[in-house]
Amino acid sequence: MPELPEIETIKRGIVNNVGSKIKSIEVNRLDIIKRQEFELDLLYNETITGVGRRGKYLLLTLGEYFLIFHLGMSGRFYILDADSEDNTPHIHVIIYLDNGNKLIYQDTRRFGGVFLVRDLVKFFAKMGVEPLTDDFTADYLYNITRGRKIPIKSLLLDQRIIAGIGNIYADESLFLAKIRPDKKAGLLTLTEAAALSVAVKEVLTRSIEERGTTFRDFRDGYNKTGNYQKMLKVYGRTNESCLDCGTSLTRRVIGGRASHFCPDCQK
DNA sequence: CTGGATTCCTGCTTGC
DNA sequence: TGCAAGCAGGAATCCA
Repeated sequence: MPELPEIETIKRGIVNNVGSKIKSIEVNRLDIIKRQEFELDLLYNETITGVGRRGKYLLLTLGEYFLIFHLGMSGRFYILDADSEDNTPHIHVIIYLDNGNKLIYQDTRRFGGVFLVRDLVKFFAKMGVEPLTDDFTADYLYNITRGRKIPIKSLLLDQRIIAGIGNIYADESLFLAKIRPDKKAGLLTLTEAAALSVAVKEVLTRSIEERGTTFRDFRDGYNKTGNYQKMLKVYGRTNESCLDCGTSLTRRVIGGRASHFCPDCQK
């Protein structure tokens, strides 16, 4: 499940293609384009002026145009030599560059999509704060949780509030902050909100350092796995021992999502 | 407005 | 052994 650290890892892996021009774009499935504010042909011969990330979205900037990718839960985005053969199933978009590379967008389950955007501000208008910026503070988290009855985990996953956290990092952050995922958001104290905001930053930062988590599907820009799965303390460790206290870890569906936590450490 | 359920999709895992 | 059912989940959408 590509979340913020995985998209950031991909972004860093493809940044060396900035400055090259798009020769052509091959779209194998039209319905993978979820939004189209301009014709794809307009990008031919345009230069990639930047690569970026907002939440879980990967951005290619081409002057005034933006080519945006969301990887859903099984999507991949990687670089190959333009003339190399790639028979991977479910390749939906191939971007041929004038530097001899091609960029591949592949997504088995097609929960992701491609967005051809001109009005970037409007496109991201409803997106929440970036958790690794100074906008994401204890006060912000505390204030936004007031009066909310949903589980704190559901709130962490709400992209309109915080951008980029998915199921894995929500569970890991809550464990680090010693807060149960099913605790009502409105019941968090300021101290807990502070611990959680710090924990989110810590977990995401460490994962980026480890080039993301490969639970099953994730690959970086060079189709290599990440390493953070080795550091996971609760996610996917149902019935294994808590690394802090030894108690058997619990798995429970919260807000429709499989959730993992320590029933002793997390209050 | 809030919160919960539903839907999309494919492939791996589970159980009979 | 083989096959069908179960499960996974980001985010839009719908409904109460």
